[in-house]
Amino acid sequence: MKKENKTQYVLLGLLNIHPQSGYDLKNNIQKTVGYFWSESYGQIYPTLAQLEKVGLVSKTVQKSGRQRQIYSITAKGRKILKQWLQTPITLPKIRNELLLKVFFASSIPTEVSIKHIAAYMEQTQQLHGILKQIEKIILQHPQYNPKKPYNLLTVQFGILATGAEMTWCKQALKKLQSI
Amino acid sequence: MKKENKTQYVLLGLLNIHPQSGYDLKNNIQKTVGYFWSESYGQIYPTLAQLEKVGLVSKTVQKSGRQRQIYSITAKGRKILKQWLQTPITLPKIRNELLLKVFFASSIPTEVSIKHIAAYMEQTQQLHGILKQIEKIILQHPQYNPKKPYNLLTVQFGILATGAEMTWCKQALKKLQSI
DNA sequence: ACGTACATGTAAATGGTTACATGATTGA
DNA sequence: TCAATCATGTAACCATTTACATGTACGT
Repeated sequence: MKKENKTQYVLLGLLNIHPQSGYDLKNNIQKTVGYFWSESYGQIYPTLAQLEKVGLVSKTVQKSGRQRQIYSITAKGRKILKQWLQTPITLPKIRNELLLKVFFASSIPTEVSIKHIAAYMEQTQQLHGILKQIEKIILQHPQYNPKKPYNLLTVQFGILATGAEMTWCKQALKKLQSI
Repeated sequence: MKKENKTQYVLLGLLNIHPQSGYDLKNNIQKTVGYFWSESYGQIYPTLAQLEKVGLVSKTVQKSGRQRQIYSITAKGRKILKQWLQTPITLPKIRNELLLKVFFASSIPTEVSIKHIAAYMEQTQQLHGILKQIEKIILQHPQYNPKKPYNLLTVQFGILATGAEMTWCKQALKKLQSI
C-alpha cells in the first residue's frame, strides 16, 4: 500500500472510532466528512482488502443475522494512522467548473453566467444551511467536549467557506445584472 | 473525445483568446486560471492531438526560428466551446487533507493540529496576497472593460474564499491554543 | 409478494500525475 | 561552453468513477 493514497487514512480514521463494514464506512464518510471528502465503493472495498493484507485492519464475519464483513483497526493500523496525521498537509487541488465558465464567458450572453452563478448560490446556500444545523446540534449535544473541538472546527470551516461563496455570488450577480 | 472531459474546454477557451503552443497553454493556464484550475503536459499534449483529430483545433508549425507547434481554434471548436459554456455547472468535488487531519486529531497532540493549521494559513495568506495584487492590476489596467468583468470576478472569488479560510484559521488557532 | 434498503464486490473506462526521454535555443 | 529554459512528447503508474453483477433481509 503506497504511502500517498489517502483513501486508506479515511478508512483507518473511521475504523479507529469503531469497527464497521465497508458499507457502513461509505455511509459514515458521507455523514461525518462528506462536506470535504468522499469515497466510492470502488475505492473502499479494494482498499479494505489491501489494508487487511498488510495487517492494518482485521476482518471478522458477523455471526448473527446477515454475513457482514466487519473491519477493525489493528495496533499497527493505529500507529500508521497517527503517523500520517502528523505529516505536513498540502493545499487542496481545486477544479472549479463555475469559475472556468465565468472566466471564458466573454463570448456568450451575460444571462448564461447569471444563471450559472444563481444555481451555484442555491446549492451552496443549501449546504450552508445544513452545516449550520449540524453546528447547532454539536454545540447542544450534552457530550460535546470543548477540549476536542475537531468535528466542530471542520463544520465551522464549511460554514465560513460557503458563506464567503454566497457573498461572492451576490456581488457577482449584482454586477452582472447591472450590465 | 468524450463530452465530459474538461481539459479540452480549458484548452479551447485559451486558444479562443489567441493561438499558442502546448507549452504556452501550460503556462497560461497557470497564469490565468491557475488559482482554480491546473493541467499537466500529460493531459495537454494528448488532448491537443485529439482535438486536432476531431477538427476542433488546427495545428501549424512555426516557420521562423524554433519549430513550435502552434494550435488555433476552428469554427467548429468555437461552437463546441460555446455550447459547453452554456451547460449547467456542477459543484466542485473537494478533498481537503487539512480538514481530514483535523477531524481525526483527537488521538494526537493538539500542537500537531496547530502546526497544520498555521501552515495552511501561511500558504493561504500568500495566495490571498497574490490575488489582491492581481485584482489591483486588473482594475488599474486602462483597457479594463466593466462590461466584461469575468476575469476580475474569478479573482474576487479567490480573494473572498481565501479570506474566509484565513478567518477560520485564526479562530481555530485561538481555540486550540486555549486548550 | 414486493419494494426498499442492506451488502459486497469487480471490471472497464476514465482521469490525471510523474518520471523519463530528447533535443533546440538563448544568454552569460 | 555551460546552464537555464524552451519545447514536445510518451509510458507507467496511480486514482477514481461508473456500471454491472449478485444476492439478502426486512417491513408492509
